[in-house]
Amino acid sequence: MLTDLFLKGRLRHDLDPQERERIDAAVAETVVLKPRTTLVRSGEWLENSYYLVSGTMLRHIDAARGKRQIVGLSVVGDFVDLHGYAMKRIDHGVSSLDEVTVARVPHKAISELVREMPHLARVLWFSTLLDAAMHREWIFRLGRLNAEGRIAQLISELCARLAFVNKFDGRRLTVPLLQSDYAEACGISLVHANRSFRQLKDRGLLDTLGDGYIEIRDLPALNRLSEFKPDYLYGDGNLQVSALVDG
Amino acid sequence: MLTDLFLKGRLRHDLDPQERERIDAAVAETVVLKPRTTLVRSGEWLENSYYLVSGTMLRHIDAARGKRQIVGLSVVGDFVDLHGYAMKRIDHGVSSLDEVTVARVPHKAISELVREMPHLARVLWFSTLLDAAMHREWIFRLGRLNAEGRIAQLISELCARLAFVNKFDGRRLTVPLLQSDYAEACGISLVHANRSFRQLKDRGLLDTLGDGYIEIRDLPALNRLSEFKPDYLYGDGNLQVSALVDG
DNA sequence: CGCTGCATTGAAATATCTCAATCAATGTGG
DNA sequence: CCACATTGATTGAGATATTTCAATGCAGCG
Repeated sequence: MLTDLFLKGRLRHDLDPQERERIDAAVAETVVLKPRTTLVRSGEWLENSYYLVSGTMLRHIDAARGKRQIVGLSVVGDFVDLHGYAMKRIDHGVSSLDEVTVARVPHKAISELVREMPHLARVLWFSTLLDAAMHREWIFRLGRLNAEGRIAQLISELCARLAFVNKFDGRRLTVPLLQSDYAEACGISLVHANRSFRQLKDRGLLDTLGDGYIEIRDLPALNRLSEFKPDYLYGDGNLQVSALVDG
Repeated sequence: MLTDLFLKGRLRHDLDPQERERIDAAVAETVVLKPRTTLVRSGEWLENSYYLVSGTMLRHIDAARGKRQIVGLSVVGDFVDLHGYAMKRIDHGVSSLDEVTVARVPHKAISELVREMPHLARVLWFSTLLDAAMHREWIFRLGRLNAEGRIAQLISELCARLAFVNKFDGRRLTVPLLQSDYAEACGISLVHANRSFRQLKDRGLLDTLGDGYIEIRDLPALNRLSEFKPDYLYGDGNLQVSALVDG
């Protein structure tokens, strides 16, 4: 089913079968994007939102003089631009990292879903709140950690999120983020990112395998170094959407 | 009316009179907090959310060794911890900056509101999406601007948001953010914040008046320096909640 | 007067950036 | 198979930005 992983990284329990069917039915088509392809451009008026069926996407703010800041990652199961449904315009671009498959869901269809299924409406709201919480982690990372810690935290977050959708085996990070991507996500230069990776390697926390792949050698140490708490945001079960249902 | 400015900085049109009445009725009590007082602590289980009737509040992540990162500001009219309604726990603390008045709204009451008034539910969702968009601006600021630019952008954002709730006269910023607050929000040291303020003064962009008050001398230049676009996020009218209603 | 909180300054230590190369792996055309 | 271009990773060295530590200034206030 297309929606097997729908919001899986964001809910702490499964959706109702009827809800899943409705969501599946709301998909107008699926689209395959080549790596490094832009799906949504900043400022565009939107009539669809896209659900990520496979692959990884980057969300980024582009600025003057080629400067680019990555503001978030989307993994399998995420609705990559759901906020575009409510905002109609989006303040940043969304691009594929590797080859991705996305499911197009027209806003009209979402409107029907949320009108007819209040519980699902809340689930969708909830999933956008998780984005905001992750953004706050990023703000913390950029404001308070040095280059090494920032990279460590990004890796920690990725491991936690991928583990949640069963895409992490505990060793190899299957997300081909290049060092230049880490640099753009962590607010540091490419050269400095490279040197920070060297430090992390020298400490025995990870190995780089080339082409953006990484082997994790000591995840707890990475979490510690980056003050990352894989706690209630990234799924130890405390955070239940059900809380929201009876709230 | 307590809700005169309810979400005013976040909506681009007024609420329906009936909606306002319901919101007003949902307020259990109002509470006055002294400056620098914590309203909500990170990790607490919540049964209420608070609407900010007057004053300014800080949202912050506290970390090891006294490190603190301010992750957002709340101004009059904002629902400071609405996401706590859906998440039940909050990933950061919320504290008053100056003396503030907040209106306590029990989550039970919010549940009724959103059940009975779907339009209002969407408005509330929308307002949390604006938080996320502002967070992304902060990520950009911390990742891509130097100390001077970061301070300039924070000031630019404040001016735009305060102007939107008619709390900015174009000259004096009435928010008593200390230089140490700017430092904690911009991810720089206090000393460096001070030096950056000196540069901004020397360029003729602003004056400091002591105790956290600032006189704006050249807002367009501040916007330019910080690549701040007071565009659709901060209220040029393009961003309509109405888009969300008929969507 | 002597606090206390905030702003300011100097000087040395670090972190990070920029520029400019080099290297290794891979793919492509002849 | 070789020559060459391309992409991503790596390194060195000097320039800049930022932090840290330690003082000082300055105002309000009991």
